[in-house]
Amino acid sequence: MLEPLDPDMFTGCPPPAAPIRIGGKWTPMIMRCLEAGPRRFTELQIPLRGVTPKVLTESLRAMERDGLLARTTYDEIPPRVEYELTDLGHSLLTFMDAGCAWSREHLPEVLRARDAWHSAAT
Amino acid sequence: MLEPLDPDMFTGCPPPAAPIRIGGKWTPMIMRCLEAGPRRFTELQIPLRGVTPKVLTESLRAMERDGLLARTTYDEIPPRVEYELTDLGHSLLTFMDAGCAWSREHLPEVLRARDAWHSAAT
DNA sequence: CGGAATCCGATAAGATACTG
DNA sequence: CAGTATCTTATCGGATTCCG
Repeated sequence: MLEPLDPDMFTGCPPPAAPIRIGGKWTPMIMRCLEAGPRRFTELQIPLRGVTPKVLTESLRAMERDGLLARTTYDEIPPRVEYELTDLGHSLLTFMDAGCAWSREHLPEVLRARDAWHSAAT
Repeated sequence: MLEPLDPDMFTGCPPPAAPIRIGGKWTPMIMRCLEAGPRRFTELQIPLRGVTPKVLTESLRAMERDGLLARTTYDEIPPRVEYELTDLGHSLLTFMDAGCAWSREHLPEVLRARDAWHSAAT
């Protein structure tokens, strides 16, 4: 069985301060959540604190449309739906890792530049 | 002297169909324009077909604020202003190359997935 | 449980016209 | 030449409520 997702897994990385974006606001976090295996809708809502069902659905549908993940429904009661990264999704996740590496290395410099800019705007 | 920019350098890559974004809509193209050296405002407007001065200014200011490029003004008549990538900007450009590589390799698959999705939505 | 429907505010981008 | 100013539009993300 898969480990449950850490509710705080994204508390350290708020909506991208970095000038790099992959898909919408929640796409990168969703990909990270699916890294280890398939997850359910409500399971994703936990670490994605505050995401509304509407927005989560939109994000998941867009990713499904682009072939980044697969949606599987099980006809049970209560209903169960699982989302899983495709090979394409995994390849994008690998690229995303490079983006995370860039951010770890250079984001402080970006933030310093912004600070300097604001102070210059006295 | 620097070669002039090819007016058609972006005709093959319209606003990112790929689920990867760096900065705003024009940021990646601006970075590519500055790859070989400093460029002037009107020089940038050529390959960035249709960008309005307002939007181009906003994009350049945002990039300057983030430390991605440097703006240099020369007090001449007529006025001259040059934009040039910083080291930070060049590092981001390197990362962008990885994104271009991903797109070249996987974008067809994304587009196929979208087609399949649309046909499924009959 | 896994959504759908509706409404709303913020932001991004563009059109147009004018200026030091 | 290198912008600024003003206005309008489109898209995104969110709040709220309800349903099979």
